Amino acid sequence: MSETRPQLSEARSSVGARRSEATEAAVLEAFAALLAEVGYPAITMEAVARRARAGKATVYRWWPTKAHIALSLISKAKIEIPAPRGLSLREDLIDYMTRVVGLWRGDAGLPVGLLVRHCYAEAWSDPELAAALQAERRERWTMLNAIIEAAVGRGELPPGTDLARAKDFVMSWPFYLLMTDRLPAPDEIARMVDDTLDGLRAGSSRRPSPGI
Amino acid sequence: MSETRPQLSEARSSVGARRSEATEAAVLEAFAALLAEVGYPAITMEAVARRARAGKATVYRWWPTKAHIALSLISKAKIEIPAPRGLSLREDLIDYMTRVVGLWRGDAGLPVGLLVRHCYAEAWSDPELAAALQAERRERWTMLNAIIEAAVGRGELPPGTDLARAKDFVMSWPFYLLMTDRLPAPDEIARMVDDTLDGLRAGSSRRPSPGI
Amino acid sequence: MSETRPQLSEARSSVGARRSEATEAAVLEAFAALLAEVGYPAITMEAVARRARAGKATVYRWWPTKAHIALSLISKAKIEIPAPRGLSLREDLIDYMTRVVGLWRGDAGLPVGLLVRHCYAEAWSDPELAAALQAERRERWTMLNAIIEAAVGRGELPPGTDLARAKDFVMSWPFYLLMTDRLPAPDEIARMVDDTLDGLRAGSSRRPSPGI
Amino acid sequence: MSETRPQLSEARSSVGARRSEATEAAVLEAFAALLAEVGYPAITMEAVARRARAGKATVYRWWPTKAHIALSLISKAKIEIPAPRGLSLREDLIDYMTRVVGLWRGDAGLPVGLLVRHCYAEAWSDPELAAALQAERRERWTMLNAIIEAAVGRGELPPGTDLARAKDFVMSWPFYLLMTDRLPAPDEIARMVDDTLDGLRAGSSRRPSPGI
DNA sequence: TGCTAATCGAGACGGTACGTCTCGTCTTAGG
DNA sequence: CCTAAGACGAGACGTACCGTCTCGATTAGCA
Repeated sequence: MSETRPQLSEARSSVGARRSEATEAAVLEAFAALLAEVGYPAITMEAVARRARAGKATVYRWWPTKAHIALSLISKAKIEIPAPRGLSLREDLIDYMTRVVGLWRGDAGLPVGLLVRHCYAEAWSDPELAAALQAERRERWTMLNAIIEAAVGRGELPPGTDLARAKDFVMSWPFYLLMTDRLPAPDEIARMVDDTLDGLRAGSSRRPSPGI
Repeated sequence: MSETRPQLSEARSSVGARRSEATEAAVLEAFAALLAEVGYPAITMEAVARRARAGKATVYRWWPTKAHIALSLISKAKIEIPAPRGLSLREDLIDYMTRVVGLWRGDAGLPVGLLVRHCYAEAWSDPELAAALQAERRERWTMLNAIIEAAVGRGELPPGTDLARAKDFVMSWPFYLLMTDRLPAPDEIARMVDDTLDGLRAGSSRRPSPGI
Repeated sequence: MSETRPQLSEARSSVGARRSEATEAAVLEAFAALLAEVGYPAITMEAVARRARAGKATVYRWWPTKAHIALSLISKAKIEIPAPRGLSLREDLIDYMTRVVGLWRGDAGLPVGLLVRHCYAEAWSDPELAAALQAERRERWTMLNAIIEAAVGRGELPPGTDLARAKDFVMSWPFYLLMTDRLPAPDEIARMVDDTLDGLRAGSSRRPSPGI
Repeated sequence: MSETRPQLSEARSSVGARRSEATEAAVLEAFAALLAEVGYPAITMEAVARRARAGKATVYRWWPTKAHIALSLISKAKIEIPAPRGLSLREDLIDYMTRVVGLWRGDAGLPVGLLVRHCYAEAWSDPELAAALQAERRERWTMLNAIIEAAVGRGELPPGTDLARAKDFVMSWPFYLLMTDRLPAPDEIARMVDDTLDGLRAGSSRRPSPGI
């Protein structure tokens, strides 16, 4: 993960050449391009290095695994999700989900959902990757936290609301839809949020789900 | 001269040897053994064939991909889940979830959840595999259908309950927990079901979730 | 070799179906066709059986090796070389060499020289094949024997001429040209024979050769 | 972003690792060992790589075919044949043939004749290999050239002797004996040369041969 | 006419080599 | 010291062929 790699602009005591930022960018770019062209499973470190005109040893030095390159891309993509506007719970959630689902679908030019799906699979047997994903989730939930706490503050949710449960509840459905390849289109986001809110507030079985 | 040989283009009647069931069993066994020993990503078709004492061509003849072998194992494991006992919705769901989660955890000797997780990841780029997984889900939901319809019949759920939404709702949380590596222990199943039921019936935010 | 295979018209004590001559012909035909299409090294027993619409077991039953099929073809081709006309030594040899070189070049529809070359190579490590080739040489030399003995009878060669050496001498050059891919065209045969005759007459009655 | 990185299409100056001479030697050694143990046809690229503890890709990088490895061995063996001593034609030829036949028989530790036989067979369908063999012949004939020209200079052969024909003539017999598995023993070399000389002297200055 | 072998086609099987590819490491030379 | 290039040992990939083995269907002499 990028957290464990030396800071790019950090003061260094050792002599010698510095890490090439141009190379790092070229590698990420090459990975994204290959992702679009051949799909995640067909991406190889070899091809990434070739495409980026980088030496294989250079790639391996900074990213031990292709999942780590994927995580670098996910991290880079994440920071482009702006904070919620603080409106009603429903509107904040629609805003938030629209952005998250859009990010997953690839609206930012990168199908982040695809990367997430593969990273979750590989994380099963790679504890370091699993920890990175948990951190990623925690970060995402920080923003959800703000949304839900604001809703509690506005009285839209009862004061004793369990934040952890609420966040799980809100995310479990989109995540399930992501994994089963049924991510909602932009005009279906509101319905997905409403379904979620039903359950979150005092849920019922009133409206139909997207179905399988 | 071959023109003088009889019936060259006639419909053939001879058939050749049949598929060996012993070999099929050996391959599935070998896959399960390797899964336990080296983990899913490290399994290779080569090693499966070697371990099963089967020819590589034989393995490829019947399973084009290691994910397909995993699916064969999942299917074989599925049929060991018995039908619900038809008690209350809560108890039926606890029964059902206990078995599903147990199956996923590997109580049947095979960590089916692990296989499911990897199959979902690979299905992203393999439509045939995706279809097989959808069929698998549909089959699992058949049993959920019975449970929910029985609950509607008993008046535990309103008559107009949308079955598809209810099933999605019930499965999304366990699935999410599976993917995020937080499958509940046997004594936590009841709580997970209660959380689900809250949302399913007219849910509120009464009880805390397992948390991250 | 065909000599080791059961005689087709031999008296049989057991009952049952007989060897299919149509199949034998189809196999030889398929081999010849593949020889022309893909070249000797690329011929496989599998392809021969497929092409002949014969079962692999049937092919293996009668020809243990593809070199044995080649030998069957060589033997079939050989019998079409007629006996010499008994003219002068020079003319008999030109006649004979024209036919042999023509046979090798493929004038009979089958590039026998190509088969011979490969059989000689494989015979290095297959004693049975080597014996068959020696028999094939001996048969060819029987005809040469007649030519040379007639020449001795007509006084064209001295009475004490060593037949074995003479035959070796006559065949070594065309064979060398075959192996080095320089088989003479029809109008160059006479010159080749003349070159041979110079040496044959000069050294003919001197010393016995190593023999066959 | 890669556009901003310097000198992408410029002529490269860095070079990468060089070919490993140790590996080349190990491969040739492994091939020779396998030749002695299992025979030429049973040698596989796989086994050569395994035996040489080399990667298969490394072997294929430098030798596209096992015949090419054989040629490397032949070439390495060739350079150990010393120049003729310039005595009489007969003695020079006996010297030369003794060495050539000895080389073929394997006196240098490697049965070169066996390799030659198989290379000639495979060269039928591999033009590149055929060219390499022709080059090998031409090199061998350079030495024969010297022997024959010296004989012409000493008056042992007529001044107009056709060198190409003479060389063909001298080599055709030993070659034939090699191919028919009757390579002469050391004490039979003189007789073989004498037989050859009979023809060589009689027909020497008559007509040009087909040439190499 | 029915029985009994032998032979046939087809093709699945356990093996194994093919030639290619990627892995992750190491070497080389330039900056 | 970092970099691009690329050779290296290792070994999996998916295909093809090896030679053996069932499978039924077919064929022909013997009962």
